[in-house]
Amino acid sequence: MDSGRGFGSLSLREVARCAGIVPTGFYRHFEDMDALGLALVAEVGETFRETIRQVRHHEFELGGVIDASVRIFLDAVTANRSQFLFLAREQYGGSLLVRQAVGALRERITADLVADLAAMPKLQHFDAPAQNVIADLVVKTVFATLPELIDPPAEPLPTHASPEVKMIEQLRFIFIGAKHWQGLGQSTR
Amino acid sequence: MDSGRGFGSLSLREVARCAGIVPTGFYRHFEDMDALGLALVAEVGETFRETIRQVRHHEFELGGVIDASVRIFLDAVTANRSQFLFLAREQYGGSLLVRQAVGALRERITADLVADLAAMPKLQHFDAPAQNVIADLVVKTVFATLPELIDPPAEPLPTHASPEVKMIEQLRFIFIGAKHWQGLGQSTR
DNA sequence: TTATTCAGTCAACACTTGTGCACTCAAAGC
DNA sequence: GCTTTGAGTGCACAAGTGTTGACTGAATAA
Repeated sequence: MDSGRGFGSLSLREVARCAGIVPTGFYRHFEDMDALGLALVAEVGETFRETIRQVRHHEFELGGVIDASVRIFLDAVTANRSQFLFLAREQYGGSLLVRQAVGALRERITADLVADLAAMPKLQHFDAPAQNVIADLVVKTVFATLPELIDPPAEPLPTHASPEVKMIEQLRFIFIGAKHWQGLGQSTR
Repeated sequence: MDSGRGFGSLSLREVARCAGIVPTGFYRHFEDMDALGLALVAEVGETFRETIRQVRHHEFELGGVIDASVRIFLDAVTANRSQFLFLAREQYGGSLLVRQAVGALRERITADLVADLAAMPKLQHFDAPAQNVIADLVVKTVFATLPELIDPPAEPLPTHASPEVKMIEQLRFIFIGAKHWQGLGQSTR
């Protein structure tokens, strides 16, 4: 997959060859290619949630919460590049089973984030559904940024548009918006 | 692809069979499967930009700008479901060539949006790079929402979490954040 | 020591795949 | 009316595919 292929286009024989075993040996470890896919989702899901746990424990340190969180997250991504590459590529492109598994993972992460947001004093004026919408937006932003973080930078960026800086600013926009949100009656009419 | 497969896992023979012609007949129309992919990106790109043009012309009507824009966009998605299904699935999962084409399309759309944002009186206090970051966030949100709009709803949603309402609220958060943004010195520390 | 499980192998099966080549035949242009 | 083109066909090939069943040898458990 490093060379741009999707998981769904990999053949069982390719995987076996790449693992240095004979095709039939694959079945000693997984029943299916689908089973492999689910295992990979579970794996990246574990490191993802572990990363979130780290973020949660560091949130009392000095410096902006968002800045620190993004830095921890980006470190985890580069430390487990192949796992997040799989996640980025297969979140919408994978087979039905894989896609459902990724969706479930995403929902768990969103639910965790809702719990964290509910504890933030600045966001107390939201009811549960509104907090869910915010958490969904944050998770959506993070997941949608994954490909930029993983694919080679192509041409050197102008540093002020580095993934880290951009991600921080975008999350900040979201939270500033949440802080100044004034209820459903408010609109941009 | 309607049944969950990715474009990259489709064989030339499948496509030909589905089109009702013999495998070799495929070459009368496209040199490659890659060429087909690029043609599809071009197609959905055209309807995407056409939709944006519609949004731009309706922006003087009564009602919230965001509400009207989202409604027009969602109508276009359901009217051209298969095209946007391709876009949603292949934006990160496709072959290298397809992915680059989608990236280029996305950059054109972002650039157009930057031009539109620059004309909005409420966002005059941003320099060019900041406007770019906002536009990038909006486009990212729209693209990342595509799969929810296209995949079957699974279980009936609680209406207040319909894709339309959710998308409107999320875009509103972003723009409220932009309105209250006070420059790079501001942070959430 | 003996029995069992684990991870690997080999050979074979019936398919499917991409592609080259030579062919047909209706429509369009002159 | 003749010719050129566009879009389709049939045949053939070598290569790759998922999966089966029977086998081997090492590590582990009894």
